[in-house]
Amino acid sequence: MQPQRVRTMEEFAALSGISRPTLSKYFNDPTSVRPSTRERIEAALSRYEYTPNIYAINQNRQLTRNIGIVVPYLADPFFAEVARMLERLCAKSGFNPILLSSHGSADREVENLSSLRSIRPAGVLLAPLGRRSRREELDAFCRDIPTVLFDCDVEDVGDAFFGSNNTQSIGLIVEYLCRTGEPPAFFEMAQAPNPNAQKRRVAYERAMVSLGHSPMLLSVEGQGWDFENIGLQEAGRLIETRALPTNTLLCSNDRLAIGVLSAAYERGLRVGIGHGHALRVAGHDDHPYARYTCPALTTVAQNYEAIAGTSLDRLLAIIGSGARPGARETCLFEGSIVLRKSA
Amino acid sequence: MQPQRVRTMEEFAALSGISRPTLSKYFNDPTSVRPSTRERIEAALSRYEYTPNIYAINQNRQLTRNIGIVVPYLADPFFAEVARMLERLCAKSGFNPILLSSHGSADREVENLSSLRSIRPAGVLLAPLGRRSRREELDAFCRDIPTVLFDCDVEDVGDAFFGSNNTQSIGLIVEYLCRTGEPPAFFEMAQAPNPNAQKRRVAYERAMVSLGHSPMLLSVEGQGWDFENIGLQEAGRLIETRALPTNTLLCSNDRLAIGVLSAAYERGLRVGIGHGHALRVAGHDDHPYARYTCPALTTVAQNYEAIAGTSLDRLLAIIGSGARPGARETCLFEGSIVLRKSA
DNA sequence: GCTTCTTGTTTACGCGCGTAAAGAAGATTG
DNA sequence: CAATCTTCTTTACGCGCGTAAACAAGAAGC
Repeated sequence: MQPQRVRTMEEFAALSGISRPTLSKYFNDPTSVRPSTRERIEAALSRYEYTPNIYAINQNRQLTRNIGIVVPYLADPFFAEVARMLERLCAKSGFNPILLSSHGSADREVENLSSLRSIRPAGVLLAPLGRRSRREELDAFCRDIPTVLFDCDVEDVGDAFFGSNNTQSIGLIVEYLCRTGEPPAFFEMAQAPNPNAQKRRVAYERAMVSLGHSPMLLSVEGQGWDFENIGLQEAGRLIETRALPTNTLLCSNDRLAIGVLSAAYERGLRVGIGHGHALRVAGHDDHPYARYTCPALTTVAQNYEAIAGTSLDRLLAIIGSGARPGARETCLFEGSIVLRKSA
Repeated sequence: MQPQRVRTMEEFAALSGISRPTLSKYFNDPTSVRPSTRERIEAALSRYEYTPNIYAINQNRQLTRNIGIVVPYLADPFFAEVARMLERLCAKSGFNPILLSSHGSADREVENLSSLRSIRPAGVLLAPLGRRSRREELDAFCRDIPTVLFDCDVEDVGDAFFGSNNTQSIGLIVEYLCRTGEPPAFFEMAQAPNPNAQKRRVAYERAMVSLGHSPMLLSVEGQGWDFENIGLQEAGRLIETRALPTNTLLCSNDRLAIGVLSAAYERGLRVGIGHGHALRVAGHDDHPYARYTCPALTTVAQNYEAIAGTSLDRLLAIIGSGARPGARETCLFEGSIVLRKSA
């Protein structure tokens, strides 16, 4: 037997014998009423099925409990995982997460923010596209609505930024690769659409120089977010033209590495460490599939639990304080190396 | 210079010299006003920045323009792609897509529907978990709100269902495998959480029998959606104990196949066709990464453009008609074989 | 028992917009 | 040009809830 559905708070007040303003208080914050009345309300809620009309609530409330989550590319399993984590954390804090993907497009990113604006979110967690983002428009949005950036920074935009320390993480893997074999060449897209690509190149160059090697950049052509395919095509080309300057490749991210591994496999190049192996390949991000590549991919894991958790905590603090922070907070978390078979 | 922001329609009416009811008509449907007034409104819109308050709109409108999209697992690139396609199509039709993932949990699926209910969507596109779904609760939801199921059917739930013809698609690949080598064993999870697993097993058995072979089921243990890992562990076990009844494996889906390929690689088993290959592996779904496995995965592509497109079309038709259809429509689209290197 | 403080009730208004009805103004037809 | 139809304006009400103010009723302290 289903409980009877009640449509309005007025009606529920009559049925439960509690005044509507008290009910309103309860639904805003159950602890704001005396425990005895809270029990009465919850007893009534178990007899009748009632949920406040969300549109009426949000129309009148100065602040909604919506939190926007914008990621650059949801079809990328990395961002899918981060988004999932953020959704869960939001819900646990009593907020309503709204997940949007920019699908790699700056236009779409701006549209996402604009559609978020129309639902008046309490705050937004934004992983921007990066260099391709329309800085002006992001900034205009962040001035109006509390926004914490994560994964990729856009200078001076938003109230805070949390991401990975690419200098440290790339340094880590470069150091490992140099210590265990030939210094790595850096495989990347010349015009990468994804965040952090630039930073990783710089980090690579710096790490190589500091270890006394000269950087070897393999900046390949290719547009869009189809990284695996670009890795496959371009690495294939490099292998066939014998243009690889070394037997070790560090890829700007794991998705490129997946393509590179595929190209090597197709051409009979054994990837791995030690005897009988022609190539070492490493990546960055610890992509969910990195464990399943052939061979399993050596990479650097971002601490995205910390990034996601800290970003949300900071945003909730800003929302809770009711005021925008004076100073912009920035924190970079360290990556940790994940040694597998490919390098 | 940014256009001046206007908060209410009243205010915008005063500024633009158009009455509020006319503006209301315009925002509901720009073609419902005379072209000359439409021009005047749009001219004003370019001078002032105004978007109607979405909460006030939806509170009063009997029907919102929200369309819920619920997928079983968004971190699965297959569903991520389908969801992305649906989002785009929705937006193009002037609806507002709201994407939710059940994260593989039946509880979460019900929660998703419940939270959709609170935003009173015009309709919902639901890819259910399948056998694990709570049929009663899905049904109760579908009785209240126009809902089209896709990808996976739940008997008699919803107004329509569009999916793949597993019998046909599995038949296709079984026939191919039998024609070009040893008949395949079927690699699957004994307790698969994902949709269609059961149907594919039945389809496999039927196809094998009709070709005069006896089915060989490899139903492995494992819980949850971590398919690649289950494929990796269990296929590894089967290889090491020499328990494979044939040199050809058909996996229930590509994600399992990715794990199987990884297991084979780690044990030095050459996967592919022809001379010097010890194992053939095929999958199902044409997962976005199937192209990049080592070797590239032979699989069956679902026609999910058709599935997504038709599902939305049907839903919009139901919404447009204002009435629920008498009969439940069902259509299965055929898959097409994708020949690569693994089988 | 009283006073004081907390919590609940009653009453009332407003949020921004949908929408209905009646009449005025424009467009269209012959 | 008048007659008719279409579109717009004016006026008014309601949606379901947040919230404020004044007051009543419980709880707590002495």
